[in-house]
Amino acid sequence: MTYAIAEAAHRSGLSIDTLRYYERIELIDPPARDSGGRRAYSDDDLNWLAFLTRLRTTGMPIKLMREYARLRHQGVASAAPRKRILERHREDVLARLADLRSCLDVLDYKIDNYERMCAAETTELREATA
Amino acid sequence: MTYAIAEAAHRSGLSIDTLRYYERIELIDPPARDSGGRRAYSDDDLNWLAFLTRLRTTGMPIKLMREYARLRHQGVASAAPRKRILERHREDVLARLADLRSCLDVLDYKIDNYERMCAAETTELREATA
DNA sequence: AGTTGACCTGGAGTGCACTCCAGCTTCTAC
DNA sequence: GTAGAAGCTGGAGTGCACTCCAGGTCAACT
Repeated sequence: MTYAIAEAAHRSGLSIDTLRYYERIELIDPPARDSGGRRAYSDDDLNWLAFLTRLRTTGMPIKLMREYARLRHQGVASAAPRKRILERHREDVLARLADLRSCLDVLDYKIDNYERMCAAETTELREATA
Repeated sequence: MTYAIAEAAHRSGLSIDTLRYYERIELIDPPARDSGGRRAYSDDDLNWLAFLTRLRTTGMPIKLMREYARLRHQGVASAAPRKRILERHREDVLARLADLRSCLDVLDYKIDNYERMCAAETTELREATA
């Protein structure tokens, strides 16, 4: 099964331009081409894209993704360094999760304050117009 | 208590340049100045900076922070719209937390795979050299 | 009085991750 | 056989959030 670029974009959640951009910067391998010279993405291509978008979602910079992609080409021999990249990245993600959660607490606290402020105001208003 | 810009930078975790930048774009009010025309940040200034950095950590774009800062100047009257901004942002943060967690699962899965790959390789090596 | 270091201003430059564009080709449908 | 949609290329442009710089001021120490 192969997919035209529009379909690949749709399935990966990336834009057509971004797919071509990722190819240019060697984040993905040039996909096969159909008889008319158009890109024909394979399921493997899409799987790799899906993984890349996860890395992106977790905030991995493109440079590091490229490094990872480069290692992938070396096959099994590069399993160890690839693992190291993912492990380090995992730590980053965990740290960010913790940060996010603690900021969320502050946000909740603030919202709660506004809640009370608005409630107080409403009460005042009711009393004033009573 | 007031703080020179270097101290304010240190305490807020922002760079000196970023502090001046935030002032230029009206994210923070111009702090007081000492006799020599140098910025003298107050505790209030630092508290506001601390909150801004939380918003930043949670990925709020500067534009929205500016909007929030603008509303703040209108005092109590703007409590409701400010609350709305924080509530919407809270939803964003929750969504990102969920995304991050699900991506983390994929990451864990991949790392686990590499774990097995490396273990298998080691075993092979041991067998080959035995 | 002179040197050093922190700070000042306005403006230019940077890095990242796309995003858009002009001008061209190729398939599909009528 | 022609119109329109989808895709192609190389290169330029965008938005965001800083970051850096030149050239100057000010205060404190020696």
